[in-house]
Amino acid sequence: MLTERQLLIFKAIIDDFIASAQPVGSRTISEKEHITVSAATIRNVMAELEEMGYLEKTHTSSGRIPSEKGYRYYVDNILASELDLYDDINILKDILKKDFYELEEIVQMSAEILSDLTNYTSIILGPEIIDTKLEQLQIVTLSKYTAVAILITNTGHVEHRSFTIPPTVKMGDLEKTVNILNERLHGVPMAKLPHMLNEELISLLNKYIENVDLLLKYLKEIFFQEQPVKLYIGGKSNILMQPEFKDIQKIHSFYSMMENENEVANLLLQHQNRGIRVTIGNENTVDAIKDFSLITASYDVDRHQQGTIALLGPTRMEYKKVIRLLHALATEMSDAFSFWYQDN
Amino acid sequence: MLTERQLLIFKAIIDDFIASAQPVGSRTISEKEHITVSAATIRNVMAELEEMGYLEKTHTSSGRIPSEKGYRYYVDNILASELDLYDDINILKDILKKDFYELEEIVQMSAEILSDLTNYTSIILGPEIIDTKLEQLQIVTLSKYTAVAILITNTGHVEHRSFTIPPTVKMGDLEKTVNILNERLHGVPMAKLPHMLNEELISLLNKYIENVDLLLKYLKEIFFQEQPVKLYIGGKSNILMQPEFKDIQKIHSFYSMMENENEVANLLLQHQNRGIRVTIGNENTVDAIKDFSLITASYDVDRHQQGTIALLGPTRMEYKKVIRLLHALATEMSDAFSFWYQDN
DNA sequence: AGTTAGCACTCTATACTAAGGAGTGCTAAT
DNA sequence: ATTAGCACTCCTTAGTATAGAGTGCTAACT
Repeated sequence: MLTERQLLIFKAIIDDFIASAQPVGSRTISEKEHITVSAATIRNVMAELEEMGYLEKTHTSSGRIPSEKGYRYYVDNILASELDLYDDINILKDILKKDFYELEEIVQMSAEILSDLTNYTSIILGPEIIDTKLEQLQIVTLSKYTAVAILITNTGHVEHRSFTIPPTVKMGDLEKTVNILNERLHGVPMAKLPHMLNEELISLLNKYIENVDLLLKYLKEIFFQEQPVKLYIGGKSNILMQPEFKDIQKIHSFYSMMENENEVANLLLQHQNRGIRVTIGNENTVDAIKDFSLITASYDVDRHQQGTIALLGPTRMEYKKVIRLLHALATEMSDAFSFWYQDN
Repeated sequence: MLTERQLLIFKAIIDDFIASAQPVGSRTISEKEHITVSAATIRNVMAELEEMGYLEKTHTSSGRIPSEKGYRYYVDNILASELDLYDDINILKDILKKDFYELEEIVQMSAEILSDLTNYTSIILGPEIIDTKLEQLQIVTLSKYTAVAILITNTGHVEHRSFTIPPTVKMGDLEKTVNILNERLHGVPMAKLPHMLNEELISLLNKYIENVDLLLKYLKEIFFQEQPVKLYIGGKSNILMQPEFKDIQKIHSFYSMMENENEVANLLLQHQNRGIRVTIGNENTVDAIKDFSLITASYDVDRHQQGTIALLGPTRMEYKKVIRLLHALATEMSDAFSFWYQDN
């Protein structure tokens, strides 16, 4: 447990380093208005804090910088009590209030706002579609050889895919197939569709339609391939403005990672459904961001859908501001979405 | 006009510098197998080439590097005669042969292949939709309050948008509106839709439907907002592997530019419909890429649709390889698309 | 007994110098 | 016309000196 004075000085050091990115000396701290003790006293306190593992030196006679343990303590014990999460943040409210935007668009926009407001890199994982159901299936023919298949879910999500019509399939068969499928599959959870198609519907379709196999093969390829997770990233270049990232090697590995959507998505999925989480430096499992801190927050779409928003920045991060912001945004997003899904 | 020997040495210098990114000395060149003259002779030739503006020195006693004028000469006068554009490149063929991919997917994939094959950054501008027509308009209601509107064009492009149903609009009105619109607007060029809606159809719709204004307002907002240009970028982080880009400042301005889709799109649009174009260093109008070379090639979808593919790399670029590759890809893409649109 | 001033000490950052090497341009010999 | 030889230029690297920021410790002060 830290004494009052240790706490005061520790906070002053963290704040200064977050702002300046430079090791903080005893002199600097002693000159702050709310600090009354002398530099020598501060040096003693600093030595104590270092002993406890909350501070580090870059070399024997340098100023101090917070260690990862220090940030962890700061986030867990100091911030927690200071944060009033039910605060202002009106910009977000205004933006999310428009009512005819589509889910994806709100998410996209939020990512950009978030990175603009913080100068860190924002990542938003679109809601995982856990319990959506098929609303309607359509095939629109465009010419003798081409058609576009459209799938609509009860959440308003639309998937579409152009394809070439196999020459053995007759026009009428397309319509019949779609009619039968809609009749039987309306309201069926997306996850069950492949099974339904493969097992129960094949024989039924065969009764009415010739060459159903080829057509089904196409439909399956079209709809039931792995759905990519929707990922929105904002302000990737913001990290280049942080003075600690001037090593091309590190920048390269950061950008390489960010180009790999799966890896980024997995990073966030680890924190799905766990409120606000702060992961500092080496606590991150991915090498490319072991010099970064990652703050994640989950938002709800309805009981069954959840997404994650996150900010990625230096370990020297404005934790207080960022946590407040993420909390506010997650809340707003949950609110904005709840309307959409209130009676599905 | 260059003499035979000047040409031989100039080519050797270009090739060496493209490979090494280091100033090239007379010694290095004289040691190459196909060069028989001595280093001293090469020094004389180098002085001549520098006099003509094709080479530069980084300092008085350094080796030579090609100037931008040098690259320009190389591309215009040397490469042109050496390129056999109707070459191999089978990887592309295989990938583009699958027949049920959608246009956008082919484009996306091409961008990735391109950057992988070259280690430069690839940019592809999706085909500009110049002459597409409305195929079908649909509104699918999801609940009492929400619906999704879907627009399908004759090219297989699908736009969709969820919206909230204005409380004053009756369910039946939605259907009637869609029916009337489909009847009247099928086959109408997309560009004419706003005009048609505003002028000719308002009175017709008013006859049948109450509160048509509000509904139309929504539909217009949904469909006729500026269509974003589709842009696909691959291998952004590749530029970090080039030794000449180690200045954080430049990297930052590069990445900032790449995050601005409009700016990137404009860059490519300048070269729309102009075959293969090479823009070297300061020839680029955009400051952020004045240290880069940009190679663009246009591909055709049909008589009315055209897109652009491009590669962005250091002025020290493997021009020969890149030009061949872009040409081959543009040709393959044109071929792959022609089928889709053969009878629209 | 806690706090602070003073001071020796450490380490970094910066500027300066020296040596080595790659490469040029010129001259004279082939 | 070509090339060997050589003086000269400039970059790079390593080494050295200096100023400055900051620490830890000791002794004096409240």
